[in-house]
Amino acid sequence: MDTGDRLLTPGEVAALFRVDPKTVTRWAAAGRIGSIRTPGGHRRFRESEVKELLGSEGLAEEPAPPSAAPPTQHRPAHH
Amino acid sequence: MDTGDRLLTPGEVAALFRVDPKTVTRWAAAGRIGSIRTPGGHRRFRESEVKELLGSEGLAEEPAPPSAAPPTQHRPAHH
DNA sequence: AAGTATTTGGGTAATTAGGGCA
DNA sequence: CGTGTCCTAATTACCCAAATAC
Repeated sequence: MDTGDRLLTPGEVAALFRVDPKTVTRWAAAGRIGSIRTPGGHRRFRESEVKELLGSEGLAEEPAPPSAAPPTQHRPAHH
Repeated sequence: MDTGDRLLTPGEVAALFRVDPKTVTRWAAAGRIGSIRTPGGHRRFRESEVKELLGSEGLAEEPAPPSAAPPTQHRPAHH
């Protein structure tokens, strides 16, 4: 599998999280996300790590109680 | 395909539903709506999912529900 | 070498999270 | 039971100028 070892710029990561690039920089400064510095001082982030953090999509904070109506149930699709 | 993976902030979702951001947060906490958290702890919501909920997902809220099948399926009365 | 776009740094307002109460 | 409002603390967004990346 392609874990995605590409390096992403702060702008790329910011767009993925819907936050400001400055916020991504703060995450790196706070150690919440690994960062690589270019010789010039700019930060680069590993796509694999970013995807790990974003990997919380298919989840809900709490298991949504189906309330007796599971998703894969016969829907009242009356054509 | 682009399902619209844009992320919305709690305030955006709240404005769409005409509720307080706090209420949106509770929906996420209750698992009634999917949410992803930023490393900082803030929540982001998928625009596609929000639109699904807003667009009624192709279903219409029963305007005149027969008394035989109440649409408002509340939690299983575990009273 | 020159150009544009992005990132960096600091500082201040706005938003959000969490708990409790009405 | 769900929603709105109160509070404090934390996180995030936007302002600037200079430096870096391509």
